[in-house]
Amino acid sequence: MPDKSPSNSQRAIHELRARIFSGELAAGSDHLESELADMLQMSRTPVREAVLTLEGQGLLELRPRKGVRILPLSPEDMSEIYDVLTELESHAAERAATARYAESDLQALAQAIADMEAALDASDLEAWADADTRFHTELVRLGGNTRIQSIVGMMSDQVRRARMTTLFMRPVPTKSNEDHRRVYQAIRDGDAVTARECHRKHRQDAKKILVDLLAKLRLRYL
Amino acid sequence: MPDKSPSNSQRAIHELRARIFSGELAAGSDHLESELADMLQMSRTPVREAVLTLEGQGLLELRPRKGVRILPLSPEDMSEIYDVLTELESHAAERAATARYAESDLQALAQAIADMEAALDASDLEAWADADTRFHTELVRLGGNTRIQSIVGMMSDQVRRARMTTLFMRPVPTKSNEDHRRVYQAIRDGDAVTARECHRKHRQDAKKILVDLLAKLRLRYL
DNA sequence: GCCCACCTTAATGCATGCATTAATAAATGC
DNA sequence: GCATTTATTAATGCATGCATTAAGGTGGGC
Repeated sequence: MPDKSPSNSQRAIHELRARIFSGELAAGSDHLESELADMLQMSRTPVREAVLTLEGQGLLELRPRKGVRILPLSPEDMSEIYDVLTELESHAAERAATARYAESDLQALAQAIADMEAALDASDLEAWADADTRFHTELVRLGGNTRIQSIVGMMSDQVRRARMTTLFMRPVPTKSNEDHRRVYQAIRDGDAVTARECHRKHRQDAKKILVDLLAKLRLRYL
Repeated sequence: MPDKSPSNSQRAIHELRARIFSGELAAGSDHLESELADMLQMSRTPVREAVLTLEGQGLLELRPRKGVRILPLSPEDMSEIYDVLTELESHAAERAATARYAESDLQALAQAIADMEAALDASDLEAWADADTRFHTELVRLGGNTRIQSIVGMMSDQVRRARMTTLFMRPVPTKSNEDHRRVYQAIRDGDAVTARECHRKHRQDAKKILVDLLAKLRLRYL
């Protein structure tokens, strides 16, 4: 038997995450435990456990008697999250450079960059976003700090919806690709300071673009 | 009726945290859910919920069939955590400086510094550690990023035991106080770069002292 | 007409019990 | 004696049911 069934509790976590990301569970909406339990065809117990876990991940909020609220993201939230990402990812970039990886270890990073460029040429923003995510994930992995990996993962999850919604409203991320390449080179060359500072600036730019966009569109919640 | 009883689940969280910090639940030890339930005089359900939450905070680990394991800290863990604290706290320091707080808003910070100095004069390390914690907490609060506050809180919790054990093995933290004062002044003067860099160096030094100490003592787990 | 107390409703927090299944011990074959 | 299978044990994952209690509605007092 190939796949042993995961526990209902695990399934609940994954299903709920997926539905939050897809927007099926809309930001700001409230849901009773029993409603979610019906939806997932299981009892309230594993749902409660999943909800507890996801609350810890910052994706939703338990409001006793009012139901589970899917957390919306304000521009301030976005700003906070991008600041965390900026600091932790640039640290990871610095460490990745210090580690003097062999070029073969940077394969995944290079591939992500290549994919992003190809996606831009093909004007495929979805593919670009996917490759961009891979780049950042891989960068953080190369940084070697498991706590940073998990924090960055959590923060990225929190902005995931907003990222997708704004993807098509943003200017084409040409500059982004140059940034990535510079960071890659610095890491390959073992230039920790450049890797750190380049990535830092890259993330700060990304934050500014996003925050300005939200301001211009008067988007208060996503 | 003054205090409405908190839920058992909340109580379980607090009790377990307290017992983990105190060492009553020793690092590396395993405990059955039923054992914890007996200990806290409640059923397994709220204990399970608490355990799920604390797992999310990185204080323990659920190992199905093997019990709940109180996570020990390796020197590598300490190193990871201090790196996260370094990055996020120095960002907070930078922001606190940028915010141009009135001197009255920096009262708590100044008080913490004064308390640390008094504690050092009185050779009261416990009091020093307490004031040091207050300084860092307040600094992060002034930074104004709620996510950084909660992440720093989690990371600080994770090193809490180790911090206490090593407190009396470390050289007297005289230099620390100078650092704190410099950071305070930079914040008061609105010098964001200095605030950031000073605090950064401060944390890096703290990390080095701790990691070196652990290496010297050949401590593998705390 | 407004405010407060009471009541109704139903969502949650939690205890309980059971089926499942991993871990260990026992037993069998080689 | 060792390896492999089988049996035993017991911890967990989960469903269920109930007591509690908050939220909102209702009615009465002023």
